[in-house]
Amino acid sequence: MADGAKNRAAGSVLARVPKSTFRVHIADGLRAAILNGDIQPGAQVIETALAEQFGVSRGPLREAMRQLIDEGLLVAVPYTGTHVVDLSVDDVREIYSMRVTLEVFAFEHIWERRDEAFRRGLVARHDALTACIDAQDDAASIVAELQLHGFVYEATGHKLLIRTWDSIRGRLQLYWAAHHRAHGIRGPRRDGHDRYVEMALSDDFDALKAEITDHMARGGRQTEEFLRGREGPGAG
Amino acid sequence: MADGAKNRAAGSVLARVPKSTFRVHIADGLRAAILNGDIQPGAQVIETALAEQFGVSRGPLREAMRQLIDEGLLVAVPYTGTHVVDLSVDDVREIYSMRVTLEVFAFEHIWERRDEAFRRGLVARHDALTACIDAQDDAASIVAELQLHGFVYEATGHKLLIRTWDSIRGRLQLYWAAHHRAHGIRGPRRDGHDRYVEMALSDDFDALKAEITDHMARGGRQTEEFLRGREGPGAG
DNA sequence: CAATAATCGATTGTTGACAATCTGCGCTCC
DNA sequence: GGAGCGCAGATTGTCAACAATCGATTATTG
Repeated sequence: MADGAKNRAAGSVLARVPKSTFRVHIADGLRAAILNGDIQPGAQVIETALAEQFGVSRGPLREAMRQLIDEGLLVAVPYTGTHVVDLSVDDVREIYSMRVTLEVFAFEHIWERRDEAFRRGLVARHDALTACIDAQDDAASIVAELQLHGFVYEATGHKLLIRTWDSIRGRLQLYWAAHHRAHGIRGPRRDGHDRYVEMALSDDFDALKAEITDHMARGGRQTEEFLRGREGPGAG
Repeated sequence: MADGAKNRAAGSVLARVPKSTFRVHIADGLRAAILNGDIQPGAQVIETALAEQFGVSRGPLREAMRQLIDEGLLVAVPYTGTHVVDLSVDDVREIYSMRVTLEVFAFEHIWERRDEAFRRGLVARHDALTACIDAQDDAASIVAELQLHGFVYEATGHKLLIRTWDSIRGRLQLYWAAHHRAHGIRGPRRDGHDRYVEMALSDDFDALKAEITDHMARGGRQTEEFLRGREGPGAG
């Protein structure tokens, strides 16, 4: 999306933000509410109720909901209702298998262009994640881990890849948040990312590839253990 | 103009699919108009004009346009206007590079499960494509080629992968259609797909991988030759 | 004549009301 | 007492009017 075309509002952070439209603001708020667990997976989302809560009419709210449907966070049935997606075991397995492919693809793109800025950026985000884990701040660690991986995608400059990652990230975050609420501790273990970053900065691409595959496999195993009990909510 | 909603209640019984809503119908029609070239890349798309043309109000039309924006066919600037995307050289290069990754991933998934139904389906679609090429029906060959590749994605049963392919397919078709209108002959050469299908049914995965990479590289070269002259429309 | 401010047309963003459809519940009828 | 029918409530789909914003054109001023 071309949002940086004209950037003249450099310093004016006044009450009025003319470029902003209700749709994006509401989409952000609703997305946050879902990912935060205020609206739990499977729960129904009613337009009229939300519209009143947000203080807008149904028009912009509908468009925001459409966007979240496209992001895979909501699912709607015409004339009937809209619900927060409840991911099944297969859904999460798909997410993790896709992540292996996308992330290896990302590193293929930047492998020869891993300059000092990239290395520093990656280490900085790894340090931030480690700090969150050590502080046992699960909510923050979710965001930190997404930012670590997101940094890799951004570094490629591959707009289509970044767009694809965006479409997956929401669902991944939805699952992590649910996992966190159910288990208390989520689970990005420190040593796992230590190895990941080490390989990402090494000169052995095959080793990194193996590490990514293993990294996702571990995440996938956690997933299945977690979701087994609830047995096929059948989202999508 | 406003009688669209009232006409549907009359007469015909069986033909009506109750689940259908204006949004999807309009999205289909508008998408077809864009991919068909009735609305050319770079052209502005005005809500009020289209709404009248489709015989609906701006509400459903807006939602259909939002969907096409998400599919990457339109790009909108708040309060200003919406235009058909005009792909740049980099955009198309990204599409082709992404296709290599996704399609290899797809074959990884189905490699051990290529049963007789898959083989027959693939050959059937290849025959259909070949027929279109021999008949020099470029428009049909575009659809046929998309169906050939789409069949592979569908065979995986990987919903997330299929969804990702869907998000790319529209832009790919947009480019192919523009290429076709400009060059007359588009370019899915027969021998290229012969090799592709042969490898897809073989037992040599690495050979298929190489063929896919080469297949896309050829498409990419055509692209650059075609788009070079127009120099950076800078869509996105 | 050049630079800046005011204005106007065009387009999208937003709203509240109305219509169509689905789902669940009670009712009749056998 | 069970099966089918019809009604009512709830929810989404659709519409036409109104408001906000942008881009360009024109008027103004030094």
